[in-house]
Amino acid sequence: MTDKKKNILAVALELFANDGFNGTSTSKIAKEAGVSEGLIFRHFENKNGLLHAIVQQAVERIHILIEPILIENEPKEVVRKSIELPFVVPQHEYPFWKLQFKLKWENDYAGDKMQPFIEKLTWAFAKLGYEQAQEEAEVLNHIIDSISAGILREGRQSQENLKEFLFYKYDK
Amino acid sequence: MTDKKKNILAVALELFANDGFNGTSTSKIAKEAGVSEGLIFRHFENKNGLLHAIVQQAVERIHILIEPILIENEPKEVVRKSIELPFVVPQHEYPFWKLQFKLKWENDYAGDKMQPFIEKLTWAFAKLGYEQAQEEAEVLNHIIDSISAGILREGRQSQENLKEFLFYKYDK
DNA sequence: TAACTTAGCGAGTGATCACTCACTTTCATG
DNA sequence: CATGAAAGTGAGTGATCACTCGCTAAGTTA
Repeated sequence: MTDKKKNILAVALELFANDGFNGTSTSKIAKEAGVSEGLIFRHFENKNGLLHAIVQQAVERIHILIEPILIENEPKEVVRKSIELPFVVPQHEYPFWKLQFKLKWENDYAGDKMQPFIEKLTWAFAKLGYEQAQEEAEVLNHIIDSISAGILREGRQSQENLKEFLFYKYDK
Repeated sequence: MTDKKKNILAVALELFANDGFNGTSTSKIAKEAGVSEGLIFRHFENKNGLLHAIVQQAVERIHILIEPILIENEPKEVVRKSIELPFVVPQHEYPFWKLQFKLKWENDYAGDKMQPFIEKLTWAFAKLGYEQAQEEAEVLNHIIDSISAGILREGRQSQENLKEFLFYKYDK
């Protein structure tokens, strides 16, 4: 992977996350990345291919984030780490995740990459003696989803108070 | 309000919700609405004005939805109706709300129109003796937010099981 | 070093974009 | 019925869009 190709990917990610896919022109990407416009199409065939290359990383990035939860075998720790999930995302990855959350609203979006996570949560709640582990897991997943969105839009600090509250609430 | 103007608004709403603002051309709106393209600009000045006219309705529509909750003075009923909120949205309004959820990710989005709702929820939880009413309200609001998104993307039935579960969970 | 592949450039291309404008039709009111 | 305003048209407009192509520069391998 050449430097220029990396530049294109990084700039495109930033612009797609901020201005949307249709709101970002290939000429603007080229200009900000310091490359010729033609190079984008040499490397990625077309604009959709560029988006695809970016989205490709989603699966691995999600896996990196949730792997510590998946291999955890202490139920209480599973719940605790799940609550912590939105807060451990590195700040420099925010544009990437912002784009992912945006893409959820595109018609041809694949989802749901969080399924293994939900299953692990269900397992944890069952172990902890919750009566409806499945629903409990889905609800906590909703909370995590919406908190993540809040963080990506308004910053980590806007949701910080909820972290401690959820620790307390799910620890009883 | 003339019929053609209504047509433009209805078609634009549908297309904006499905294909996004930048993904929808004024010529396509005109064609599907059965009007000349020039009429759009006579009525709404420019494409942004058209979007603005649609978004304008958001405040009133939100108010219609949450008013029954705001005037309720039985705390338990406030919580119950809040949980029910995502499920009482009329199906024909889905495109409208889908667009609203999409617009949350635009940079110049105003939000947060749900503040009075959160305050009422906080009041209800306080009345019910919850120790941290504020956080409790914020968490339930997150749940409702994410469930709503799930309904708009995958249909009401995909979240139906959570409704009863939440009734049960918040009734104890 | 010769031959070949990949990286990179930048001036095009037709299509489509949001928007304008001169014009006609419809409609309300005295 | 006359008149003026509002509604509606559709052929333009320049700008910008995603994308192409002929070319050169840089690396790689025999």
